[in-house]
Amino acid sequence: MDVVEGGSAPGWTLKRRTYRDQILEALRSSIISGALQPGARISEAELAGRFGVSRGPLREALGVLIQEGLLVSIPFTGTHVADLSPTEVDEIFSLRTQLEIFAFQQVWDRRDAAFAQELTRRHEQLLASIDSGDDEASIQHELALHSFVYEAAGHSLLLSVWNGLRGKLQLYWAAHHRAHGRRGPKPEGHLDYLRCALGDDFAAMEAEIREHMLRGFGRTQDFMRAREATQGPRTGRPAEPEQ
Amino acid sequence: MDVVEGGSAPGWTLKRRTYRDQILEALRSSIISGALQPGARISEAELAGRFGVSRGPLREALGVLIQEGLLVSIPFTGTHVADLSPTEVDEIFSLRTQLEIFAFQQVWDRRDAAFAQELTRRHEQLLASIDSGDDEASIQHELALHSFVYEAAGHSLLLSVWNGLRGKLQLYWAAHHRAHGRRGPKPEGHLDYLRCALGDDFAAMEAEIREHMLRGFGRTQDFMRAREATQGPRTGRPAEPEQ
DNA sequence: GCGGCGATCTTTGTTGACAATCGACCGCCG
DNA sequence: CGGCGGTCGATTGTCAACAAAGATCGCCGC
Repeated sequence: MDVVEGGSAPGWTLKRRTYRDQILEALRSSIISGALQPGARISEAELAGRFGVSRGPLREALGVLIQEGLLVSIPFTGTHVADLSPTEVDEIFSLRTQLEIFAFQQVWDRRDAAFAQELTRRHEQLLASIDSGDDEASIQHELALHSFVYEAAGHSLLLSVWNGLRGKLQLYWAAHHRAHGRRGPKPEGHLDYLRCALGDDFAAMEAEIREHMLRGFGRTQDFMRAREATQGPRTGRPAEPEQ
Repeated sequence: MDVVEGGSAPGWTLKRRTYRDQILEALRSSIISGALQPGARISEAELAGRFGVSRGPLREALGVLIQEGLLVSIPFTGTHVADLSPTEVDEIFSLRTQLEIFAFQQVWDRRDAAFAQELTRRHEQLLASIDSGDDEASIQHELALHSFVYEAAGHSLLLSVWNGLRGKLQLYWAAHHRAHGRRGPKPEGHLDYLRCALGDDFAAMEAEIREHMLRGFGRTQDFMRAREATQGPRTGRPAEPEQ
């Protein structure tokens, strides 16, 4: 029942072995990786059987995912993996823009050598994974790059809001990635971001964030419209169950 | 397991009678009203007995509260009502400033007669409850006033983040109110807020929000420092159980 | 053929008991 | 008298079964 938030300092968390946490991790990863596609039905009984546990811990894990917005539950009818609407993706990007600007605002005057080093390191990791063609890893590393400013801002509330968004963002990217197939971030996509983040012009950083999000949002918009055209207009009901 | 988010439009939610939701409501209200003070221990077994239900539904309600940050759980040791640190209150105010500006930004060009009318209505309600000396209601109505812009922004993600903050904000106000005793918001505190919100100068609105939060934060700072001096420096451990 | 109606079946909500884990207390030994 | 180990108690984690609620679907009357 505790929320441990993986160690942020040197990751010293030993390991949590409660079923709930293991299930939570497994489910989250399944959803993000696309093994459980948006709209897929979730049956408590079936999943419990598959994991070899009772419905108790499983239920609690589902509860967390529901509260995070990765699952949607309609009482006595069924639980399914959340399906992002264009509106929702729009909201994620616009809110994220504000939050990320705020994060930079918080950390701006406190940036030091360690900040620059870590940001650069994450950027290099991103480049490396793009180079090696591992799209899954690229997405993770892009997220890690952006996450850094939230971690460095020293604002735990902001960080927890970001972590909430992060899940949905991954959900969207997973769908995007699956649909367009093998199309991770571009290598040059974060050069300006890194340059501004290490520079001395806050206004430029702010402008870069807005642009960066707009670029991401542009791809999004195209993708969502295309999907809508393919699958027919959404009426608010979840996609038909797969599997 | 569903998250119903009390109806935001005309409050038209029928009634949810699952134990979990009733318990959730009862606990949240107890915490906010101060019946359960920060640091107070929460025993699953005892509470279950008091409510006359088993630990199952109670546990799920606690889980939600924990994820919301109103409760803190240390596995195998105990669960207690969260105790806000000065840092945390600072974070709430600073984040809230950003969010509220963003909310106005979203709604600014879409404000219409209905917007003005509802905002005015909530302000009058606030004035009325201040006049009648009901501090509990004053706090609720102040929150309702500020909530309106989040509801009107038409940004569901923003609204859900705000709702997350709202709980902690109430927790803080409850402590503040209990300590200073009978000292609700001042009648003139929101005149400028209302005027700017209905005016045509967005920059003025932004400035007003920043100022408004700073005023709130000032009172906070004083209060927290005073409490710290009274109760001795905090070492990170929860306050001793009251009850 | 069609609409209302009831049985059935799936899914969630709830329960009481049992097991694992950890902190605190107490007696023992050096 | 102080440190140490074991035991006890409290608390959370887990389980399997039962109950309730709603949806689905076939049936009957019209």
